[in-house]
Amino acid sequence: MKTTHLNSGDLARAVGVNKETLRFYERKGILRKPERTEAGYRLFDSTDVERLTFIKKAKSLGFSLGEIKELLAIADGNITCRDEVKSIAKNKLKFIDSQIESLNNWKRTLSKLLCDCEDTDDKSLCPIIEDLSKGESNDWKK
Amino acid sequence: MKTTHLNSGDLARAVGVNKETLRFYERKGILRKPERTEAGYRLFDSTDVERLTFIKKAKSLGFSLGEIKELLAIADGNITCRDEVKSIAKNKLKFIDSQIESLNNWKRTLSKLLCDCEDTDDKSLCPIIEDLSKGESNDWKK
DNA sequence: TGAAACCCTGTACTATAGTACAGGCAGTTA
DNA sequence: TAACTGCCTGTACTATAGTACAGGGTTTCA
Repeated sequence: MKTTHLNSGDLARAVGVNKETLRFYERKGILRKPERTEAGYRLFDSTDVERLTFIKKAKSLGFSLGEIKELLAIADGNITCRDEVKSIAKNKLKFIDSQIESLNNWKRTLSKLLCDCEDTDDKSLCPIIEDLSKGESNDWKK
Repeated sequence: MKTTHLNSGDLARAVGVNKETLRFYERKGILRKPERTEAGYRLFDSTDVERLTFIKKAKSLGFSLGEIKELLAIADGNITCRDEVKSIAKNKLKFIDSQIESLNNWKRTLSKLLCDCEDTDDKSLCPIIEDLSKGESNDWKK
């Protein structure tokens, strides 16, 4: 299976991103500067598809473009510094854990509030609003 | 306990936000326009503390300022439309669920990749990078 | 009474992550 | 060969969520 060349439109369509986004990533140094035809058309290949796939996946995992750039730089690098990749991944894992925890808290809270809302007979008060307004920090009081 | 008046600095400190952020929220219509002293100083009170507390909590729950504004508008409204609040909350709950799910997927993936990374002897390849580059969509190929 | 600390305003700037558009070539097809 | 689609460039604009700053008035406290 020989390498098929793709232009911006092809690549964008293949991976499911906007063409402008490709240029944006190129400007940001996240996507390499592709070769060009004589007329100046960008020529991508399968490695770019991989790279964009990587970017999309990493983004959906919650990595920022900055982090993704770091990861890619390491992946591209001559440096065999997998430790850096691992450290980024480990940090992300920690972050993901804390995110999951706080989302679960929110979920519990919201679920409970929704139940309360169903149960309340008081037409004027919404338990959700009531609850969210309750502050823990009252230290502003004299 | 009588209502103590707070100026921007007090409120910002009490709730733990930047003073500029108060002005920003006021401009956005998320925080009401507070009363003023003769000299033009803003005068907040406990309801503003509650409101800001609400905003902070809702933000940490993943609500955008737009959604928060909606929620507050309903809470302020004469309308007893708890159904709207509920619908916003329900949607958010759905969103939170999907977030948790995808974060759990990421967690599994990252954890596994970290393990692979520890196990691999191959010094040149990083399993994390390798894995993220694997694309499902190969339909760009001829 | 005067310096320090605080508040006001408007405007501009930051970061992140793109998106849109005008004006101009290039390639394809009827 | 004209029309149409697609690509190129640079620049500007979008949304979200603030943050910073200049230039000026106000309060407080020693």
